[in-house]
Amino acid sequence: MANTKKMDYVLLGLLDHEPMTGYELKRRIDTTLRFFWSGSFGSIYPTLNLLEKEGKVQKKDVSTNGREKIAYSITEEGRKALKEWLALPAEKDELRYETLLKLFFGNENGLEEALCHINRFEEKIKAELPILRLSVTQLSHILEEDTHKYYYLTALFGVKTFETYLEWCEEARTLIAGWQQKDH
Amino acid sequence: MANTKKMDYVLLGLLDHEPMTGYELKRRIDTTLRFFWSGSFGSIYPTLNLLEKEGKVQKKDVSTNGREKIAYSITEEGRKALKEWLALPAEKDELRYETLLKLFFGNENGLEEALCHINRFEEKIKAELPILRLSVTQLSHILEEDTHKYYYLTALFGVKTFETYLEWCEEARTLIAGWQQKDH
DNA sequence: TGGCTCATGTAATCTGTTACATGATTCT
DNA sequence: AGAATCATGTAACAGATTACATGAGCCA
Repeated sequence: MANTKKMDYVLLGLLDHEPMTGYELKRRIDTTLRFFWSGSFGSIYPTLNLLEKEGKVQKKDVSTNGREKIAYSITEEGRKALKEWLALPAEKDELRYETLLKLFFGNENGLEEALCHINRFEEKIKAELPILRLSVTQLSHILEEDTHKYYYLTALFGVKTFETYLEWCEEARTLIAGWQQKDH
Repeated sequence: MANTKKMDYVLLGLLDHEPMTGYELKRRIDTTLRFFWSGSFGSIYPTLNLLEKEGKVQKKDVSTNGREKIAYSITEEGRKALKEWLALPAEKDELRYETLLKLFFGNENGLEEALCHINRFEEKIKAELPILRLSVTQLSHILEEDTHKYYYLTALFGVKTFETYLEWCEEARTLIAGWQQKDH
């Protein structure tokens, strides 16, 4: 994608909270940002090295025994860059739902198959929702801490949209059942 | 993105409904699939030529006067490929919301700015919702036509999630207002 | 001892966007 | 006459994933 790169800011944003290794950053992305962002090692590590060259993060070797480990922390310059980007309006919010694509063209294979796609989608959402709900609950108790307010708002977004997805699954199933009955 | 290419199937799916030119396909993507998919000319035209080489679509020159115009129609082979792909489970449903990213890291710049991001997001959604609502209403009257059932299900998804986005905007604003008062 | 997790990184490859190039028609 | 839209396409480039390469520590 020849789109403006956002990995820089994802990493700076996470490091703004606390210093971390690339491996920990990856895990953070896969857990906390999971429902609205993603990223692979193949883009995390090179970006970290780039940010270091630009003076936006600082490396620190924290290897334990023989195990290589590099902790990164944000610099003043990095914080400045992050602040500037945050102040800019979001360029693009993007949904790329393959499930919807398959459903949209579903006529080719019929209602039964559409139902399968909906059920699979529902299962995925149902698997993720408890984790999201838990973080909303946990965060709601510690909102005095300023950063938690922002985490809470995003987690709330996740819970609400995921709950709507499930409602839609129900509704879609009911509609399909009705249509199937009519076809005798 | 080194992700499995889906443009092939997007085009095949659209052409399965009726023959179209590349230009019309682009417009169709930008209107009907708008809220869950996107694509540029730079990927549409090359993909069409590739699909033709693979025998999945057929070209037909339908130039009017001096204006070049190439209509594409799906072939049996193309339909077969589409069917097969449709039967496969969706690999990846992806949300990439820059707004949420900026909100998540929002502590760096404060509540006032978070509010701006939420308001801008709300405006975008409010601008799109009427079109989505209209297509749900229109489709609901012509559900006898089989293809419309599938369009209806996806449009319904769009309306429901977009409405939830707006609810979240309201809620987020209320929460922020409360927090701002406390900070007096 | 074998497998999983921790840990860092590179290279090949893919997909997609942006910007450019070109030209006709239609609307005002 | 000029602007917007219709219409097709290419080339440069960007951003990301996947698979590979390497190796240590920990647990059963």
